[in-house]
Formats: sequence, structure tokens, C-alpha cells
Amino acid sequence: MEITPRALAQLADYFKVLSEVNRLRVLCCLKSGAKNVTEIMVATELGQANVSKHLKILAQAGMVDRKPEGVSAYYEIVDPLIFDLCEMVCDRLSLRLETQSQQLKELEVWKRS
Amino acid sequence: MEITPRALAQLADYFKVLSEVNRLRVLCCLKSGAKNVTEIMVATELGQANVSKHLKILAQAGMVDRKPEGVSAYYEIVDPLIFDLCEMVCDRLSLRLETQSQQLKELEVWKRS
DNA sequence: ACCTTATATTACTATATAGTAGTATAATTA
DNA sequence: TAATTATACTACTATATAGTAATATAAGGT
Repeated sequence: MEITPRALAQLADYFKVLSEVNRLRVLCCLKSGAKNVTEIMVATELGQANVSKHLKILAQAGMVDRKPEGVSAYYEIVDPLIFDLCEMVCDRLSLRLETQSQQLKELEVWKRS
Repeated sequence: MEITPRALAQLADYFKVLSEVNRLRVLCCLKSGAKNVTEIMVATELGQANVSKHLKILAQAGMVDRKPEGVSAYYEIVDPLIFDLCEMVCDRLSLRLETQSQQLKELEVWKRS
């Protein structure tokens, strides 16, 4: 099946949203449930404008949902798929580190013999 | 379980590698098997320097492996996990589009009644 | 040794974006 | 209505990176 340029661009955009540390932190801090902007600021130690900007990007990507409540705005994860993705990647990354570490150990043994 | 800043940065870096259309195209064209740089250039219609650069990034991220063979260098996918990730995201993206389309249809019906 | 071919690297330009200060908007309360 | 609080937006700076032209390196073939 041929993948269209349009689909490819959307795919890249999705990954791009996840490619920023502070955006991942915002997502992580929403894992336990909806939070308003101030709560997210506290949890992430980011400035207000910065948090709002990241939330806008996350909302546009359809990753979080915005629920105004009185004077504040609550954000929540739309689809926990994101955390599955993160977990899969983390697993591979740690697996790779283990392998590298193992190879280093073997090299060490070889040097001593 | 608390995720460390170091792990978060690695996660973000991994997604960043996947956040570029032409890098995804390079990966896609390696799905069917190892290719050398010239073959990748033809398949992706990218310039040589650009392909080399993307391949270096992919290799550093541990996504592809470099196998020199005579005067040329063959690259291959290390871990097809990447394609699972892409598929998962694509599924969600198309699901979201379907939902939106459905909602638009419902809106249309409402307008006519 | 020289030439050709394949790939990598360097230096540069153009563009995108993270962070931030300042401002605007909108809901709530006195 | 004025003041306060919470969030969003705008304009700006600094940094990162995609693409590219030119050059470097390295392997075969003549």
C-alpha cells in the first residue's frame, strides 16, 4: 500500500508535536487526569505563556481537549494512545542501552585476556 | 513511576527523528529491504548530501544500520518497531478524520431539517 | 598513478519554533 | 462598574535544522 504525501506530512506533524520535552511533560502531568493551566504551570515549572502555547499545539493535534470552567480552562488527554507510543519507544531505548552496555562489558573482557 | 528528565529528552529526540517527512520517506523506502545511498536518492528524489545527512541522523538514532559494501554503503532498518508506531498513529489519524467527517454530516442533516 | 564513482562532510542560507515580556480578553467578585 | 484572576495572543529573540553547493574521502577500474 502506497502512503500519500499528505498522510506522510500528517504523520510527521504528529511526531513533531511529541518531539519537544516540555510538551511531553505537559502530557505526562495530564496522565493522572484533567488539569487547568495554572496547575500545569506548577507541575511543569513552565511560564504561563509557554504552557498556553504548548497546550494550543497539543489541542490542535487533537491530543488534548479544552474544557473551560468558569474563569479557568481545564485540559485533558483525548487518547491514551500517546502513552502507549511513549512506552513502546522507551522500552526500545532502554533495550538498546542494555545491549550497548553488554557489548562494552564484552569488550572489557577481551581487553584483559 | 517517575520519568527522568534524561529519559524524557531521549524520548523527545526519538520522536524528533520521525518528525520529518523526508526522513519518513527514507525509512519507508527501506521497508522492503536494504538499499544503498544512490538507490535511496532515486526512490526519494532527494539530493545526495541531503540523503546522507538524513541517513546519519537515522543511524545515530539507532533506526538504521550502515553496511559498507565496496564503494557503496547499504542501509537497512534495525527495528521494524518504527512501522508499528507509524501504523498506530496513522490509524488514529484516519479514525479522527472519519469522526470529524461524520460530525460534519450530522451538522448537514441538522441544517436541512 | 590516474580517473571515475559513491558517499560523507563542510559551510552557508532560509525557515521554523521555543521561550518570554507585554498586552488583550473574559469571567468573577467587591 | 472597577478590580482581580485566569488564560490567550502578539511581537520579538535566540536557536536549531532542512536543503544545497562545493569539497573531501575512499574504493575500483584502466
